[in-house]
Amino acid sequence: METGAVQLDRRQRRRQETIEEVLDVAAELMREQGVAGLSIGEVARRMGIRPPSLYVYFDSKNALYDALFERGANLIADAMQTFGEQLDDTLPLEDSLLVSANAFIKWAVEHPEYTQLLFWRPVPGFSPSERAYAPAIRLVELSQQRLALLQRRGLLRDDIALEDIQRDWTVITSGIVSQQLANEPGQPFESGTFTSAIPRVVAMFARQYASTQPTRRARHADKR
Amino acid sequence: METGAVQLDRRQRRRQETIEEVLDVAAELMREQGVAGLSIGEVARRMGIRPPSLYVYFDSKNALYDALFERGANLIADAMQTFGEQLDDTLPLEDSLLVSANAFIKWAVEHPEYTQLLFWRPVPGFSPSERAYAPAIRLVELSQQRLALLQRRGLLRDDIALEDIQRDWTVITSGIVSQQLANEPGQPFESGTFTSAIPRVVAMFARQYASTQPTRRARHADKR
DNA sequence: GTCTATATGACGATAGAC
DNA sequence: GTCTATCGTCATATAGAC
Repeated sequence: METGAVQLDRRQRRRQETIEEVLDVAAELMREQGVAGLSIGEVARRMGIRPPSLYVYFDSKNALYDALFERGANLIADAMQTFGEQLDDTLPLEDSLLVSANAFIKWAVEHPEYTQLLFWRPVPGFSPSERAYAPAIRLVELSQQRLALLQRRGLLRDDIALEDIQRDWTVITSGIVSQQLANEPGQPFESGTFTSAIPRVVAMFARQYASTQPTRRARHADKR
Repeated sequence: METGAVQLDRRQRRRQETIEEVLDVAAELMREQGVAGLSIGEVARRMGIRPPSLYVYFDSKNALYDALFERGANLIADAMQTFGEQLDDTLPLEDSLLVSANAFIKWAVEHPEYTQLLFWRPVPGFSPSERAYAPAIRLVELSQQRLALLQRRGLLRDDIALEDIQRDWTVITSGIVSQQLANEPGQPFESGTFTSAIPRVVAMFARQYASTQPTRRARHADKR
């Protein structure tokens, strides 16, 4: 019994390691060839095995895309969560928005293989499963919570629905990402034409949605 | 001689008609299956011919993508040029920007097959040729000319480089398009979650880049 | 349980007959 | 200009060795 359980653990661990290696190689391939350029045969070739062996770990190519989608969503959600926890909660509005935008866009531009899979629709016939989509929802909620906090601190206007503010924030950040990746692929975050526009665009957003109310210290919420 | 020339004309016209039919069917396929779902075999099947016959008109699948890129860029550039010529040149800044944004985004959302090919990078290994790219440059210049006109009319700030203003304008419009197409594909322009944000986002842009100088002649609005 | 060997059918592409 | 025949590669499926 004991031995059986240990062997099962070992086997499962070994299996999980192989799965991670497949995902590593697949992500590398998507980075080199573009998301739609992923090929089961090439993954197997680089791993030194035969293509059919991959079907032990993934039922289909779309199942592999699904696992990559889930992994990418978890990676960026984790990155943004860690970033949020380290964030100085006393920063003024524009500074706070600027560091958030920089963190998200930098990750997105430096991981184009996941960004394209997560935020564009490059693979015909592939839709993420509910399971794979869950961490993507977590990412949206994280962004919402950060904006809600700014609203509670009295820095963001509260006469406009948080939902609308978040939508505009998403439009701006994803607009920079998509322009940068489509027009200057491979260009580093620090020197991109569109990533360089982040401060200007964030200033525009901050100016529009900054609270016009004088900020009282430790303000909770009071409508005019 | 005369007969030869006439026959050549007729042959060339016939050839051009076939090419247009191939492009029509290919665009239809990209709309149904996604840009990367285009298949030479399926195009031939729908045209009632054999796949190798298509190679008379296009050297490769990427040559077909190239012709589709050129066609799409010409379609949207023509649409925006016609729109610009009909535009009322006395409109105030925000109105002028709003109708421009609506025209561009409406076209983009209603032609996702061309938009994806033109503004994303969904096809591994495909880059548009110089010839195919030329009308895309014309589109950028059109947008630049419209913003320059607004600047000359004294409506847009002239203390910021036109280039930077245009970059931010591109980020905003393409951000709406990419979010709308990626998150709600198939949703009509009129009822999209992100297309509905156009007035708010354009207002944000107009507020940031409106000239602070009082306009001398035929002034429409005055600040605070 | 995990792999190899092998097969199927679709794809893009080419050569050559008519 | 269109066809048939054919090639190599792809995703995918199954049979069976260890």
